[in-house]
Amino acid sequence: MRNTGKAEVVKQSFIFSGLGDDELAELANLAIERSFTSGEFIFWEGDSPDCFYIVAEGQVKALKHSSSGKEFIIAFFGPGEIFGEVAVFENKPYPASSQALNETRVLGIKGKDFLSFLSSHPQVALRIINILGGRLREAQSRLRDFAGERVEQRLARTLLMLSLKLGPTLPFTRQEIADMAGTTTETAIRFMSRLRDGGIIRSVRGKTIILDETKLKLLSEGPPQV
Amino acid sequence: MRNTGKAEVVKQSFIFSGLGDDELAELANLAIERSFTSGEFIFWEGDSPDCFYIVAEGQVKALKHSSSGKEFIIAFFGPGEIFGEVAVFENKPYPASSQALNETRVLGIKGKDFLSFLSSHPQVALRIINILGGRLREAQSRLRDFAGERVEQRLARTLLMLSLKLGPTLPFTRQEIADMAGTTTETAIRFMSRLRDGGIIRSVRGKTIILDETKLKLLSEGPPQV
DNA sequence: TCCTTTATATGATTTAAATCATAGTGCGCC
DNA sequence: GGCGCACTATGATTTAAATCATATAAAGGA
Repeated sequence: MRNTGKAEVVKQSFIFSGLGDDELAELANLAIERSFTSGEFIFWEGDSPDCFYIVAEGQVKALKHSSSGKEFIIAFFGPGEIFGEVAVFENKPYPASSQALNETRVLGIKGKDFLSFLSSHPQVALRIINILGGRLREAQSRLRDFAGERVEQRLARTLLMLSLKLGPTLPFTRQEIADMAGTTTETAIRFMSRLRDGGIIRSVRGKTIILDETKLKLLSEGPPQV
Repeated sequence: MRNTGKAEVVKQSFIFSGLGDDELAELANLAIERSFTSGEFIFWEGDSPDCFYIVAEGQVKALKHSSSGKEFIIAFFGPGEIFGEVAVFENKPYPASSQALNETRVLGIKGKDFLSFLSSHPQVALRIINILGGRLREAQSRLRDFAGERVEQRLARTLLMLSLKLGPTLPFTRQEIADMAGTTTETAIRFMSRLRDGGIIRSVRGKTIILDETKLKLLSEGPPQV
């Protein structure tokens, strides 16, 4: 991949859209390309941060392990999205691990390089503030759900959130959905079987299609029967 | 409060420390002072954002309500800390309510004013990125805990987190601690009674003193008996 | 001062969800 | 093609924590 290719990737990402060609070229020069195969880890929670990353191709999941070893999925990132940036800005260990879900190419930009780039490009800093703000907002909503709502509602919200971000066809197993909603695989299967019976979703092995977003929303908001 | 007083407050806050006197004065000019009595709400979740705020004096809690009406406490803010900023940057409704815990003075700065100030002061933008990053990191850690750890561990972690931020004497009732850990008052009382019996904490009405941080850390990390 | 309110305490009961157990099913792989 | 593995499915049992129910004690207000 020549730098022109890198510049293309950078250009397509939200944080850098709107920059001029010379600035894109500057960023492309800073960027290092890395490739990962399905299942490979890009970094582990606790690693000291070297770079933050932009997804060029493929998908990445961010996850944390609880003390009992259970996996909790924080987010998925696709092309144009950045991850690992918090560690770089604070210069503290990565707060979560990141794993490639399929053949994935990413661009890494060194923290130091980027911080100096940032201080001369306030509009990029504002973009980052926007991204972080959005993620914080989402994390806090999920926190509230985890603290106060029951599993059914958390699952419904997880499905809704995913369909909002990815469209109605969700390429996840029940296991993964359970890990996102903070429940067990069995419970996720049981609940989603009921959703299937109610005509709210359809599913094939490893995939879930949301048929009735409205009903799902109802479920996510109130208890099933009041 | 004259603008010089406002400038003092602004100067003491992390995001603006390091600015020159002229910039501080500029900010002080933008700031509007508001006062609240104990229990008053500064804004409600869902309100459209007008300002973000800096605490000048007193304490503020940020909270969300679950669909069943249960209160969940997201954070406490003291002098020099900012809140409500995410709503302003994204120009979306406030994601949480904020309530004064005692006699409280805050400075409000209008979003528009501040965004233009920001774009000419990249170092302030970097500070905000730092603050948001820290909050995001914390929120994600809590998420993992809520999803995977049991109540005892969540409570232990909540106490640890508070003591890290506020010192060993925590001015909260069991009710408030329960609302932060996402459990019920009774469960918090039961668990904390055991902590008292184990010599880990001491408590008087409305206050909890942490005596043995090390034991608390052990509890927060592993199951009580393995 | 008494009376109300708020905080702490603890027992009994219920319930949601985890855990344990087992089995069928579609898929890739040797 | 058959073997094994990951995914889905469901039943039975256990358990953590919520809920319901009282009780005592300390603070605060009239």
